[in-house]
Amino acid sequence: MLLSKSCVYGVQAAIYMASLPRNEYVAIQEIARELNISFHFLTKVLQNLTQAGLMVSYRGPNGGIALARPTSSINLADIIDAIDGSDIFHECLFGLPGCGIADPCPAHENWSTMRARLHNLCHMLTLEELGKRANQLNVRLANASVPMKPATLIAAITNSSQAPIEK
Amino acid sequence: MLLSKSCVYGVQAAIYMASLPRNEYVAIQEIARELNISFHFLTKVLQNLTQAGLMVSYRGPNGGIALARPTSSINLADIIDAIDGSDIFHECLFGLPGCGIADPCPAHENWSTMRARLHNLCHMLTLEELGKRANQLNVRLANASVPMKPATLIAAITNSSQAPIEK
DNA sequence: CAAATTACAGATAACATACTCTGAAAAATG
DNA sequence: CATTTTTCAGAGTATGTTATCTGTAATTTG
Ligand code: SF4
Ligand code: SF4
Repeated sequence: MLLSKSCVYGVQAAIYMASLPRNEYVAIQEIARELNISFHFLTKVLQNLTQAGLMVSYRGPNGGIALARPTSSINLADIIDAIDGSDIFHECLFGLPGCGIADPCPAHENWSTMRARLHNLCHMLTLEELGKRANQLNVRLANASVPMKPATLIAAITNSSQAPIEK
Repeated sequence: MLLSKSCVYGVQAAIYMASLPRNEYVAIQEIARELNISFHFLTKVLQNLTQAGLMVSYRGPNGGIALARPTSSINLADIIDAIDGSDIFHECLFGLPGCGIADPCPAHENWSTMRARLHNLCHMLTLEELGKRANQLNVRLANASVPMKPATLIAAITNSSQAPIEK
């Protein structure tokens, strides 16, 4: 698979958060439940994102994690970078170290354009856009057994008692 | 990584064989040495290719493996299919089971075109083309410590005592 | 037929990834 | 200040991939 499982979880969680009407602290427990991901494992994954400065966390009741920047300024590549590293965008089909035009493999020409296209795509896809799409009908975010955001979302909207968003 | 290590080895070996002037039995030992791959491991990998009908093998002295079809009728996708399976071409960025337009994830539109492009590319790249390119100057096939085909190739050209190519 | 050379088969070990569990530390709430 | 809720930190487990090793079957050569 192109992305590691950890990375997929991180991306799904990020899109889930971006799909919410407002940027507020969400408990990892809720995300894990909603996306059908192991809670403890997701915790570890998301720590990468907070350490990378993409998210901020807040402990205690009503705490959780929130996006550190507006959804329009976080893209797919940012998240992949933080979890899997940027190797995917630079390494080659054959995984040879020290690739380059000076010493190319037989597939270099084709692959390098492919790779660049992928990098472009992941840079273009912002959380804003992905979050919007996730809110559309018949769009699913994960292999969830439960349909996307039932009462949870409404609760989040009406619930005004939130921890301060600025660290 | 997109391809497993096994798959990379298989592709490298196939290109190496395609780069030879004639389609003749080559000892796996030679390929492993030339491409800097563990012999026993490469053996296992190449068994996938013979079982898939892409290569034929012959035991005993002067035996080895050879391409089962002309280089022009074997492409990258064939080899990837035989070793890693065709999942890469059909599975998605998020690895969700049962993907489709009816129940898409937020990245479907972008990713499905990306994926199709990749599949196309791997279908277009025949061993004939890849072998040709491998023979060009400054092109390398693997992370080899030894420069590509020194005396080995000349020996293969001049050596006329070969096992019968038809099984 | 004996010896050498090769692919084939299967067991085992080393390593990485994916996942689980336990116990802390921080913050709110009453 | 005790209790609850949350993230944080790290050990431990399970599973799969990668690599190694040992032996066997097929084939040629002399
Ligand atoms: S030459 Fe290009 S395609 Fe080949 S391994 Fe290097 S970067 Fe990748
Ligand atoms: S909807 Fe498309 S991109 Fe998303 S998981 Fe399915 S096939 Fe992949």
